[in-house]
Amino acid sequence: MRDSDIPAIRSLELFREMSDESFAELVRGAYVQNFPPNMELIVEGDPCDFLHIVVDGSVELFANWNERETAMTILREGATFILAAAIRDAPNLMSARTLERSRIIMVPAEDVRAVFQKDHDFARAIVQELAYCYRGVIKGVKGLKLRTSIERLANYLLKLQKKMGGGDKFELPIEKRRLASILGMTPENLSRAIKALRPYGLIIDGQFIEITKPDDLKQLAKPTPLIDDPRS
Amino acid sequence: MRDSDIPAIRSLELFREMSDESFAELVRGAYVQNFPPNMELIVEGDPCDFLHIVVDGSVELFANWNERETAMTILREGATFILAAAIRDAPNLMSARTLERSRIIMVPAEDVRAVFQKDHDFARAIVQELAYCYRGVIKGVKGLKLRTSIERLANYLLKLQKKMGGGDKFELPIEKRRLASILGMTPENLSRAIKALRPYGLIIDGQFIEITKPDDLKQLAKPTPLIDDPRS
DNA sequence: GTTTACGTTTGACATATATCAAGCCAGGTG
DNA sequence: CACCTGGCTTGATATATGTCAAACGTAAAC
Repeated sequence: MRDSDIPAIRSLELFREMSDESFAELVRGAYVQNFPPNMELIVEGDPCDFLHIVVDGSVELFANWNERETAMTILREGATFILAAAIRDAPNLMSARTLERSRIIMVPAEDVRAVFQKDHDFARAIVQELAYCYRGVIKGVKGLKLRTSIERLANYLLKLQKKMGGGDKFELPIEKRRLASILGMTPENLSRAIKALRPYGLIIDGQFIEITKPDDLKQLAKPTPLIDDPRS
Repeated sequence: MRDSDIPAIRSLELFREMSDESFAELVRGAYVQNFPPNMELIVEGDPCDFLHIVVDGSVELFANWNERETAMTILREGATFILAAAIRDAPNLMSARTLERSRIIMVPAEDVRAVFQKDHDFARAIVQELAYCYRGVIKGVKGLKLRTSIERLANYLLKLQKKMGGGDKFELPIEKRRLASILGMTPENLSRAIKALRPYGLIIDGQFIEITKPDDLKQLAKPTPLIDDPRS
């Protein structure tokens, strides 16, 4: 692993509080790899050998059943996966693939478990991270079960707008077919949902998004921190 | 709290490994209460003041948005909620109500956080519990996004059959309208889904369930440990 | 520059699921 | 025992969402 990668990892919430000694132990066995786009990093059902950290690029977590596939989430710089499986030494519940050229750190799950047993600050950081992830998934389920696909789209866009700085105009960071899958619909339906939001001041041309009537869109989306605030 | 309640709690995975001292500290501030059926214990959005433990009875976790409501899960003896909110000192994402007369232990969230900081065995147990819960929710999302409501019902019944000992005949432990909500459908639709499974050897009369052609049902349900095995 | 591949959009249609209204049934209550 | 309540079921209908096929556009590949 490049020395230049180390400070970035060390500054992640998960590794910030742990002792230098424990951190060194994790880094020792870890390695970094550059992957091309569309590379399968993990297959669901396989044992979890590594904790992965996205240094650069983006990774899609997805799942299959009975010839069907769905995207679970998309991860970017600083995100870790798959922590829960690594900790429990359990099979992966999701597969992972790169979406673009990505730089990934892989820490042997065994090392993670060993350091987790020894370093109590690390254990505490893992608790915070897991609780955070858990709450994220719960919010996702609430969105899926309580909202229609148009409402999910509207809320996704408002969330994205905030993340992108809050301006009227911003760009969609992922392909529409993946967004559709994340939101639990087909690409065709996403197209129609976008059209359905035109009266609410939504203009989408390719990857370019403009929200001309944010209040109207919000009135339809009814965002709530209990579903839509990633922090909290 | 009754002394007779203590051994049962102590034997839960979450509290089994911690020091006597830490356990005593948790128990000191905790109290037990008996609640009538249909009592709201927690309202979503409220700050999380207590970690709850179900000693006896059953509790439904549910969520609301925009006049709609959905059941998230149903908890029984030995289950804890809401751990993630207590640990992060964050607002509850779900509401909770008793379904029957229930006995609940309430541990002040502050005490949980304090002991969690001090007792490393407790922190480790919390990690295991959170990772377990996280994986449970992920399985739920996979079911929701990858399966039709009939498939979800079929898998629920097979899982229930296993839990009830594996015989052809067993009883539904919850009301159908709640099951419908858990599975993400309306009560009317659950009725129709049950009828749709008759050709697969499913007989349901009131709370009584009989599976006469388990192989046929399994062929439709296609259960997989990566969605349907609560352990793993 | 042309070609090709692939994601997107559109329309027509099929299916899944929700809604509404009515009737049914069982369990609890007077 | 009869009554009532609330959950369950059923049928008719509406809506949401998925499927299939074709056309379109754009960006990478030759």
